[in-house]
Amino acid sequence: MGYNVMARTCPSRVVLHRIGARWTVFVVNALEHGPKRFVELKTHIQGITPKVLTETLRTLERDGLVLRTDHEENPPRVEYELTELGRSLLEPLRAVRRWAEAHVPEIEAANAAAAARES
Amino acid sequence: MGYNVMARTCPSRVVLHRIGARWTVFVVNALEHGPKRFVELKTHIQGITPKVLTETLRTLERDGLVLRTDHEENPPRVEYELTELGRSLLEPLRAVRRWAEAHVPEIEAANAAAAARES
DNA sequence: CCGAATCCGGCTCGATACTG
DNA sequence: CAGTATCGAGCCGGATTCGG
Repeated sequence: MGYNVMARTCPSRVVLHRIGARWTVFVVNALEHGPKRFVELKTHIQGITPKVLTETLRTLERDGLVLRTDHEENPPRVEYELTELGRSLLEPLRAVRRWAEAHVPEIEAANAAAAARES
Repeated sequence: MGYNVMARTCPSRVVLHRIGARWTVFVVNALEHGPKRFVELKTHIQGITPKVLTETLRTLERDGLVLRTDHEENPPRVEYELTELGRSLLEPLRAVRRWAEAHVPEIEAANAAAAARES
C-alpha cells in the first residue's frame, strides 16, 4: 500500500511510464498465447520496426515481464514469453486493447464533430 | 467488429495511440470522481505542466472522452469531466493504474537483478 | 490570479540500411 | 534469423508570456 501514481516522486510512476511506452501494449498482447520468436512478433505486430521491437523487448525483460530464451542454434532461434508478472499485466492491457477496438466509431464520430465545429 | 490493433492500417491503432499518450492515464483517473477545474487537476496530478495538461485535455475533448465547460466568469472557471465514453475508458485505465501501484516491488527487484547481472 | 499560447532544447520515435 | 547503426522528424517538458 501507499503507492500513488499522482505523487511526483512515487516509484509507481516509473512503472506506469514503462507500461505506457508506445509498443508495450502490443508486445504483451502479442505474447498472450505463449512464446513467440522475434520474427513472429515482428510479423504479427504489423508495422513495428526491428529497432523498436528490440528496445521494447529489452525493457520488458529488464522489468521482469518478459523472458528471453536464446536457444543458441544456427540459424539463431530466440524466443520470448511472458513471465508470471507479465501475465498479470496481460489482463489490464487486454482490456485496454479491447476498449480501443470496441470504440473506434465513437472516437471517429467525436473527431468528425470537432472538425466540423472548427470549420 | 473486425477491428484489430495488430493490423497496420486499422483505425483502432490511432485510438490505442491516443490512450497511450503520456498523461492520458493520469487525467482520466484524476477525473474519476466527477468534474474538476484546471488548477485542481494540475495540483492533483503532481508534476504535470500546464502546457501538457492543456494538450492532453484538448485531445481528450476532441476524442469525446472529456467535456469542457467554460463558465465564462471572472476570474475564469473552467471545468472538465468525463463523458459517458470517457467513463467507459476509466475502468480499463484504473486497472492499469492499480497494476502499476501494486507491482512496484517486483519491477524494482527485476531491475536490480538485471543491473547486478551486468556488473 | 486562472487558463492558457508560444518558443525552444532534449530526447524518444521511426524509417531505412546494414551485419553476424 | 535476430538483431544494430544511422539519421531525421516529432513529441515532451521547461521557461516565458498573455488575455480576461
